[in-house]
Amino acid sequence: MNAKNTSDIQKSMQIDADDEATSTESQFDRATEALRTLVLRGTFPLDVKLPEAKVADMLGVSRTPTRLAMAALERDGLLVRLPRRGFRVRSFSLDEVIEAIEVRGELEAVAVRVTAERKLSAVFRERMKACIVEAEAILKAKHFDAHERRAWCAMNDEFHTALVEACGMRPLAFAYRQVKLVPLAGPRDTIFNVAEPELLRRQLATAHEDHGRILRALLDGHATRAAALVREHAYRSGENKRRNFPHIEMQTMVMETPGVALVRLPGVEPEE
Amino acid sequence: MNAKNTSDIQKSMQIDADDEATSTESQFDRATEALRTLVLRGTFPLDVKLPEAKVADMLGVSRTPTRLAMAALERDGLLVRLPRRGFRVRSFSLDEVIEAIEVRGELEAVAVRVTAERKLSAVFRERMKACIVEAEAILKAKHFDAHERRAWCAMNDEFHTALVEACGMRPLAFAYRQVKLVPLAGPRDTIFNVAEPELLRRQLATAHEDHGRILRALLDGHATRAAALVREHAYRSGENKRRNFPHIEMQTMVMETPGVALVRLPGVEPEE
DNA sequence: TTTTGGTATTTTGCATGCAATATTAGGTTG
DNA sequence: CAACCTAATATTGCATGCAAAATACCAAAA
Repeated sequence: MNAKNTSDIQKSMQIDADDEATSTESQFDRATEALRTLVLRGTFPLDVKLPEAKVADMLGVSRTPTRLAMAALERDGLLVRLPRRGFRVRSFSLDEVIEAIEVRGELEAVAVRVTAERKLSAVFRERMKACIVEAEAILKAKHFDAHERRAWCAMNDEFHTALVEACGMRPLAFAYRQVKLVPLAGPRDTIFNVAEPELLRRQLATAHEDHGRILRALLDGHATRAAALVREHAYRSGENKRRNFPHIEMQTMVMETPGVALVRLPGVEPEE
Repeated sequence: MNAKNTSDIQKSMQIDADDEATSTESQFDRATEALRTLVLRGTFPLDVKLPEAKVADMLGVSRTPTRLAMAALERDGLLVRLPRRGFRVRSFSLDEVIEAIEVRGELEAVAVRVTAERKLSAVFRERMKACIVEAEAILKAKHFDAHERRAWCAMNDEFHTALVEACGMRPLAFAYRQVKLVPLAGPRDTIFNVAEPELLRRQLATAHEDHGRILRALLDGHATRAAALVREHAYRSGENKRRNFPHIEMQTMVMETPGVALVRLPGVEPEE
């Protein structure tokens, strides 16, 4: 049964990402990521109890690593623990998502201010430049198909991650990672409003311009300007999220943008 | 054995704080907090492997809740997981502590800006006023003995917590809680430089004044000023930490200010 | 029909045993 | 005496069994 379990999980992991160097990974690690993916994709009903035996079964591991995984996701804020009754999946309001993006922007702003006041190291400069080049390539495409969308998300995440890591403040990076755990709040969670192609293109183009300006401000050592640009960039991102979120074609987007499934439509409140 | 275990843990918990309403608490909860206390007090050597059987024995529970607790503390950043070799206690540089305080200050600054732009609710206004009254009482004392120090830490934590909670942004409060987990970085972790009484009094008096000014700026709706005051308050706190940290009389302070034991003296690096 | 009480079933939380891996000790050889 | 290999030991990670608590079920009474 052990063999079967392992293959089950590995299969489910292969669906979404990297399965390299699994030798150091424990069942717990795999179970955590597998469960995270399931939760973010909306596999479970929101705000109702999530029986741990069912999850263990689904993941194909025993209850021990499952419990570990659920505890981990609780600390990520995705699950809520009910004292003696297990866990439930937490839902998020769109407002909360946007607040998270605002906080994320503030942290990024601190990072760029600090970086600009010192000096941007060559490594990070190159990482960010590469992102900008990549973005230009993506924007040249006629349509934003799944491939382009995926590339954009990866590029955006990389740019913002570099932005934060460049300042070298461990506690800042730590907090940043936490804030990104709110569904849809990370730079990877772009919502592509395919219903309005010209709006979509404008949004992406603006973001691309922002990136360029931010990098230049960094290189010029304009700390305050860079911070302001980053704040505005985040604000725009929040606006876009509010605008684009209701227009999602669920079927496509739920698979493509993990976390969409956890966000309630405006006005809808959780029962309890 | 079960009865013995429980009493062991409860005893160790009683040392430091509240043991009310334990009925909903699990072994895991108690184990986590007990272990956190042990770690922060420097019970274990830094940066070397921490065998889980030893810990389980110490906490008086079996390895299952111990493992849960260690995983929890890993996510708090206090422990580091070595792939197939368990956990080790992480040490922190003083610089990292100060960076964490800076980030904390930035988050508080966002909170007060948002709060001031809206309006400070009566509940929080009263909470903060109460802190200020309390601080005045403490500052009247001739000496800052254990009792006063304890009261000051509680007051300070309460004030800063109220500051952040007042803005009502869940993701912000979440990030804030994370940053506070860095040893010595929280508002509760004041270091009292008893070797220099007049310096100590000046530091506390200044902090008290800061609090008053911050509250007034909030009430007046001066968002930018309030944010600036909070930033400066945090900066001062970092400065004080750097100044006071080397002067600690370890024996007293390690017990009184949890986390001191995890911070390396400037210049000392972890082996590995 | 709704409420109450009591029982059966499910589920959680924990301790433990076992297999796989890592660590240490001891001994052998260059 | 150091380097290396091998055997013994300790430790981790996981599955599982069991007791306690929570939940569901159902019947009887208001």
